[in-house]
Amino acid sequence: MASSGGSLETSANSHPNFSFSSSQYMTSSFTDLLSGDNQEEDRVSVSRGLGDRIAERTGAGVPKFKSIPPPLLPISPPSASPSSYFAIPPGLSPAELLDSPVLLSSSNILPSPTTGSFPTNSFNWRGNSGGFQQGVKQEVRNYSDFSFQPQIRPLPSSSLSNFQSSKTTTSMGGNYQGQQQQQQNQQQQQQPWNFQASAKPNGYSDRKNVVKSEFAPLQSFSPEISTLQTNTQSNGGHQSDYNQYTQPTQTLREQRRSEDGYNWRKYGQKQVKGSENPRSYYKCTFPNCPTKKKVERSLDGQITEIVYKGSHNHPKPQSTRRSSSQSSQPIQSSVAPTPEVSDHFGSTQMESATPENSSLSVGDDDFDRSSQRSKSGCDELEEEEPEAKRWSYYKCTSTNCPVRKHVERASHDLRAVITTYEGKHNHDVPAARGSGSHAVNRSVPDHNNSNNSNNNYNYLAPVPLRPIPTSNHSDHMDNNNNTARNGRMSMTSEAQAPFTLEMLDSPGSFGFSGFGNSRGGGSYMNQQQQQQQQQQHSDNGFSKTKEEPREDMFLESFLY
DNA sequence: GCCCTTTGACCTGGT
DNA sequence: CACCAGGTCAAAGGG
Repeated sequence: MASSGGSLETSANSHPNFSFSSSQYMTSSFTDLLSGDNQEEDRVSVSRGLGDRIAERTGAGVPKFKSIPPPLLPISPPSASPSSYFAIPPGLSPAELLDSPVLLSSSNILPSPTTGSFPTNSFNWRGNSGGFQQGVKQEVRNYSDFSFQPQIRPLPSSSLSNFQSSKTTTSMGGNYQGQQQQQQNQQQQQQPWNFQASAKPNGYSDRKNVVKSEFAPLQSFSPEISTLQTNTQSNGGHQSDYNQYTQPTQTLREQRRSEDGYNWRKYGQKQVKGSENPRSYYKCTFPNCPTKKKVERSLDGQITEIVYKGSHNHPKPQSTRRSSSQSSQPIQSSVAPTPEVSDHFGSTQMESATPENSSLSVGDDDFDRSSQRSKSGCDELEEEEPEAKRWSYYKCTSTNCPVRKHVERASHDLRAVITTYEGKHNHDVPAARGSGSHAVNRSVPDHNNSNNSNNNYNYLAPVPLRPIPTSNHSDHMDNNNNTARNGRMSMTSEAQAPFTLEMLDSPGSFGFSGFGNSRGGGSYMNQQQQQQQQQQHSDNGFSKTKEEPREDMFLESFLY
């Protein structure tokens, strides 16, 4: 039975009795979140609460993860009952959660992958996100001002600057290995397994984890084109495949649509010079809709790049699937269901970048919105999805490990994050970077490690979600106090003591790898805090964390 | 018959 | 103007 769980990043303050020192455990990196961001794909009906979704996921023991972008996250400020979003199943103790892959560890401070929340996982959550972000050209453009960008990618080559440059190709495999190496060096404890990249180094290098920037500098908002770079997954698995996997009865037509909710007709295919991958041209089948997209696929059929041109002038077509019981399930998966997916560094990124109009498919469209945003800018963006949530998906990079996690973040409070795990790790937890010594000593900012996500497992983020615009962060900053209360909603099970996500953080990790060091060369958590947390942790197993200081520091780290 | 993919030919823009 | 490459058209074929 696969275990799944969801964690809601909440304010530790809310439940002093039961809060963990997240920082101690938090290890997810920005990169992870940022890059991870978005893939579209799954959508759950808006009306459904997160709790419902979680229940579904956890229910029956059958993993229902479908890497589709989750529906809007109705995370609301404290007013909303946290329990509705997250509840620990009876009989499941927090301690169990800690051992469970399900545990989420998002740290309070983590920015969501999609929005640029701050992942604190220091471990090896795979940052395909980096690739992903790069992949999402539009995203980048729209959020060029995103202050976290530098950390987005562990790999130097993948930095935004590269992203902006036209046709920048990054060998993620190589970089990744390098990154891993660093991580290993830093890891003081267990480090049993490596990234798949090592397993299939060549494959990666050959693949296009490339960022072909067709656009001008990030600052420019191209109204017409939104590009979504995609990394190829091993599975051959494309969303369609995944859909089939999850929904055998789905018709071909539905599958086609499933990619981004719109209907496309292929009108041409060309072999593009300079690339061995054929490029397919699609038009939106909706009458008079000018939207087109180019899809580049690798030889094995995996999508390597998607470029959208134009915007839909119509709502997303209604999908029968969505209306059905399956509607709550992800339509597309950024991550192939099979373990193989993890083998490829770049995850399959979802294609999607169409305006989101359908009330039914909320989740799917971080990209869609982003494309719209590209036209109108961030301001409209905010208006478009006031309640929007951002998702990013991650997949454990361990070969054959089916575990996936996705992070859902409330738009109103970037720190309010729900991390949901799907499946159970079939391997040991990789050694955490610097584990055992709590990130205290990293004097140099390690962006490369930023990919690591919570709980020490390495995850691949197939779908980069859009990073949070700086403006959001600003707001976030402004509302820092509020977020502490609101954003970090403590998740309370009706029957159980409330606890914060921080509790879920895996022990081996330490906080904020990557950006934590941005200032003063120290880890995000100061030593004192770490010690305190450590102490607390050792005493209780669950420690109460002083979050506010950390948050402040954390935020500051971005400001400077 | 509808809708889609395939695929070679054609068109267009840049050099 | 020729060449090249990307993009598009449209007939043919399949489910």
